[in-house]
Amino acid sequence: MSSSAALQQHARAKPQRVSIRDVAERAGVSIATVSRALNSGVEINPDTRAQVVQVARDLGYVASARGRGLVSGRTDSVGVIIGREHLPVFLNPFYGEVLGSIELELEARGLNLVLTSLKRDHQLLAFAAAQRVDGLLVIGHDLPVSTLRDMQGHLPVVLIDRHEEGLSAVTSEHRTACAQITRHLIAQGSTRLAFLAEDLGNPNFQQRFLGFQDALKEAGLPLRPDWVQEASPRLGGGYTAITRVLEAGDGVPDGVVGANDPVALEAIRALLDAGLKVPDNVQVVGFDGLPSRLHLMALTSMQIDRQELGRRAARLLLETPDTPQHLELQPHFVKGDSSR
Amino acid sequence: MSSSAALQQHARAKPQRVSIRDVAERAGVSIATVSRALNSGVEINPDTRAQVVQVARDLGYVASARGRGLVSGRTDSVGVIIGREHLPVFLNPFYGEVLGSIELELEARGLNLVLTSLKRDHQLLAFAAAQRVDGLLVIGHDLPVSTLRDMQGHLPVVLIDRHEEGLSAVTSEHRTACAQITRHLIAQGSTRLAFLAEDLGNPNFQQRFLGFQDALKEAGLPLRPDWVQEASPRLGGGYTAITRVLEAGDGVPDGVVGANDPVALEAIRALLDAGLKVPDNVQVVGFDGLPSRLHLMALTSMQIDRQELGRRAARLLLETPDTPQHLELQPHFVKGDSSR
DNA sequence: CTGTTAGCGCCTTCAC
DNA sequence: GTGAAGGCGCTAACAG
Repeated sequence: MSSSAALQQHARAKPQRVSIRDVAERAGVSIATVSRALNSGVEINPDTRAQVVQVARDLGYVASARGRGLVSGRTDSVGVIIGREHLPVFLNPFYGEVLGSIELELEARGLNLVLTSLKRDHQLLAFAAAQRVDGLLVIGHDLPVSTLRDMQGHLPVVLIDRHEEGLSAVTSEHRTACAQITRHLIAQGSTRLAFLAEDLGNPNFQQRFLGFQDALKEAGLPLRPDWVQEASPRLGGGYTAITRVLEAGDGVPDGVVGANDPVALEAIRALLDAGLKVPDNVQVVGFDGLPSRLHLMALTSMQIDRQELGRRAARLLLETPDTPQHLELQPHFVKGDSSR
Repeated sequence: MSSSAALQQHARAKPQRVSIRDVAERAGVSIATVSRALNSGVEINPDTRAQVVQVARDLGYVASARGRGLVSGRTDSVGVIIGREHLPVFLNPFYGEVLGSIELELEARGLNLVLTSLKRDHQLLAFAAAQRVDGLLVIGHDLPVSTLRDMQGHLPVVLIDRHEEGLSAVTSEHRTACAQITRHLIAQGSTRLAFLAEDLGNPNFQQRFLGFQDALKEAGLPLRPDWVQEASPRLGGGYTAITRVLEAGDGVPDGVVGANDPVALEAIRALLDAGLKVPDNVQVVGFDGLPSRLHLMALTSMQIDRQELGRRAARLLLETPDTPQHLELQPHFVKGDSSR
């Protein structure tokens, strides 16, 4: 921490902030009156109030969040934790949009947003225990349940995109949604289907995979083990994953389900590079429904309302912090140019 | 604020947090000793310390950030303000990456990140005055200089991607960089050049436009007014902008400079839709150098080191909060598939 | 080395 | 309707 010493010194060195005492003195009243006048709770002589308000404005007085927090027991801020698995967080706009809608909800209530994505378990615990925030929104899967529960011992917690017993959560439905989009591929003539997921250990992706299998089964189509590929970034993502499918020796699939949009887009790039046409030779679909303005092509996908995800989570946290609830949102089908 | 009443109640209703007094009592020492033992500053009997540390651990004690902040005068957190012009902030990964590198710097020093992008001027002032953070990092251009200066009266401020007299800033060089990439187009045979920018009023884009003109002038090429188009999202972005160029009646450009990558990519989409080939018929370049994995094509662009932008800004804030400094980073040329 | 005491800035009883 | 006083949780200065 030595290198932030300068900033800390600065804080001390700053010319005295104007405190409630300064206002009181200048207005010729007690600090209690200033507090009352400004926080407009109790009844108070309108003239006195006007006077105090005026002086406060002149002096540029704003109550210290620290002092106020100490007595109120609140911080007026909410923490948002984004799992490290999503780093760099903002390369996938998914969580960025969730974050944006959360901020909207908080700001509307005068609450501040404390963002963190790098803390380890014990740091998160300390963060929660130090009461830096009044509540916590947790996005992503890489925290142990035990840590989540421990944190909930300190303050209200709402999970986003993940569900655990006894904790509030807002999630999307994955299984039937993925079955739905797989059926679309099948209805449009695909019979040789591949499935790619960033991480097959992720419960959400597992659900999507189950949905994929449901649709295959319904249609009496085979599940080819070689055509289920992990597309983690460290393995080269969707590009390498689909390349492995092509090289598996089973021929070329005519339908690809990417467990999320980035993977599907990377796969499309690889297919095009391999001289195939999308969607003519191979149809490809994704999952998430990211905005496609800049993308390779408009993807057929299951769109998740990311705004709603953040909004509902924030409201759960703010309005019913003590009642564990689970909301599940249903994604909806969006037809793009990557399928017929 | 009525709707966040629940969360606030919750905070009060929680079972008593364990305070320094609890630890002191249980350990049979005074609260001062607990403080000393835990903050490991002064000399203290190792046994006493061990004992206190043990009790603190048993009780799950973590010093309240509020109480500590009140006496230290610090908050151990830094605010990051992202201009509203960039909303939805995270659809352009540019600022997301800056934010990521800022978080890295802060986290390494045990500082928290308070994010805000929706506050209006007076709310920002109040935020700064309430001393919710020890310093401020400001990304973007839509705040009046006066507001910035007022905020600096309360705490150290560092601007990112913008420079104002008397305030610390980390920016990128735009003019010669844009001239450089325009020269590239010209060197590769383009003579009929168009320029598209999200917002021609933005000083950074203006500098890029100047660089574009510098390069034209050097090469003795004309600047066609109709081929300089605003590509703001509300006007339909780069897609509509280049469409207006095509419809201007001056024929088809053979080179397009987008003032940032998204605009260039949108333009490429429109050009392809119009039956043109990129880069064969028209070369297109962008500016920013965003990761292109999912994009329409790998863009030739001037890459800005976004990590460095955030990192340097954070360090300026943390290490020399009282010395206004201006750092300018030089973007570097990256060849993609959108130019020859 | 450790305990006592005095605030940090504010809100909130409790008197007046 | 307003002032005085206490205390939120903690650190730091001062005794011992």
